[in-house]
Amino acid sequence: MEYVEAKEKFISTWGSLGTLWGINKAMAQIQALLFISTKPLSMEEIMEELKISRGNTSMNLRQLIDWGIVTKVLVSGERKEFFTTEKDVQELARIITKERSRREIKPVIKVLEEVSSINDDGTEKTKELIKQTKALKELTDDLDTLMNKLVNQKQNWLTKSVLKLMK
Amino acid sequence: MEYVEAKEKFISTWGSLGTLWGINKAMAQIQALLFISTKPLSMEEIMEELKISRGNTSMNLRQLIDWGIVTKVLVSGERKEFFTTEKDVQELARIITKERSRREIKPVIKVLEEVSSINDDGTEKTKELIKQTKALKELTDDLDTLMNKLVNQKQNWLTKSVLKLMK
DNA sequence: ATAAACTTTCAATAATTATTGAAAGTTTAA
DNA sequence: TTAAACTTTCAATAATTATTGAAAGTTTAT
Repeated sequence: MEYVEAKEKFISTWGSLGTLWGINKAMAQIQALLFISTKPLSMEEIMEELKISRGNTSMNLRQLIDWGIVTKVLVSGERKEFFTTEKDVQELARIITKERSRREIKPVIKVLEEVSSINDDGTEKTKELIKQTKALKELTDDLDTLMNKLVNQKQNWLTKSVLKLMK
Repeated sequence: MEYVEAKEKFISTWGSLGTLWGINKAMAQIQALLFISTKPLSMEEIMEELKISRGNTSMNLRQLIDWGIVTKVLVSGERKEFFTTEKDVQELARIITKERSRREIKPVIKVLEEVSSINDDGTEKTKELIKQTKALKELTDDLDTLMNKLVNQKQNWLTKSVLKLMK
């Protein structure tokens, strides 16, 4: 396998992984492309490489910027905008974990709290609903806390944590 | 909020969460319904409660069984089949983590390995592709290992792990 | 062996989600 | 100011994914 094939394989794999995880294909592919690029790319270059429209590129770049994964960079002497992604995988994992927690996990915890704190009318089904949603709430909360803890230990948090847990 | 409202809120929240994570709505809702049910349910009852068709119920139950989250149970004196889901949240998390690792993470690691081990022709872009996909491969591998470690510590692994990491 | 009770399959259709492209909007240089 | 260079917006359309329902398949009781 040589460069072009490897590059395409990486971009398309990353794209379908995104789809599987509720991130849209174009968004994941743009990030993948920037991730292996040696320099910031313009919208034109991204469109060209991925064969997607200007509108699509613009919208998905905006989302990536919203997530804090991609940033605009100014290239001196150039009028148009250029984009790069965070290149450090640990930092990338940090950003994604935090954003997912904020956008997805926290709201679910809130609903689980509401549901699990309804009035106990003494019936079996109400007791079961309360018990199970409470258990789910606690698990979700613990996992969220764990992930945030992991991710907030700077430098090599992952390796350190793995080692810690292996003891 | 009383029982029926709370139940519906739980089921629909769980359903949309599923969608967000690449699991389809009906599948997530069936699991949610079984999760708070005090007894195994028949296909008829599931269809009725969630207002979905027989075909849809059948297909999604099969998928849940494939995942190992739902099991058929025989109710004596009854001809039709009944279904329950794993009721213990920690066990549920174990099953889901293992299956996601097997179905999603491992195949990605394989691709990243292939891509990162292409021949280094000395060009900057090849070096970058190798470097970045290797870093991603290592991160993914570490995360996968960590999750599997976490999940394989029986009893209260999560709480224990959180406490360990807080030190 | 037959028929009733039940489940699965799958082509057709509906619902959802992503993508395009051209018009409108913005910024910069002269 | 104006016009060229660029980006954003969004209605229309395409692509994908989920759902239905009826026919085919299976199991069990008699």
